[in-house]
Amino acid sequence: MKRPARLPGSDRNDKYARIYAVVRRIPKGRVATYGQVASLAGLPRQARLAGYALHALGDGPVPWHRVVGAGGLLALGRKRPDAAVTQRLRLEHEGVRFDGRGRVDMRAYAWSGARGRAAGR
DNA sequence: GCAATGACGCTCT
DNA sequence: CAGAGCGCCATTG
Repeated sequence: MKRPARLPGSDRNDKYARIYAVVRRIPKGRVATYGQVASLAGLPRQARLAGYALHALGDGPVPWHRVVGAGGLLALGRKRPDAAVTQRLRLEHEGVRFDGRGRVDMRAYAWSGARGRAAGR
């Protein structure tokens, strides 16, 4: 499919919905980066939008805590340190280990985005 | 319609 | 390895 450039009807709702859909597909115990989610959502180069959507999401059925910044670094710590703590707690609760600097071990938890098969190698 | 900001990403120092 | 700066597109005022 060519990925409809612009779907009539909804605008941002549909765009955000895609991001939410991608985040929701992230398996437990795994994490994805904003760029990864944005790309899978059909918005390449728009990592900021992915985060923007998640921020607007606030509370919902979307495990936003599974979305981290590039390199496994918590992007929230930049301007929302309080939320970063919550995210870290939730990830640890799912079995994700953080290294001594509050970074996620992407080598082990980086989600490929592929369905079914995990990244592993 | 224009300007500023933003849960980011990558490169350079 | 760590820190800082610039660029990307979209949303909001």
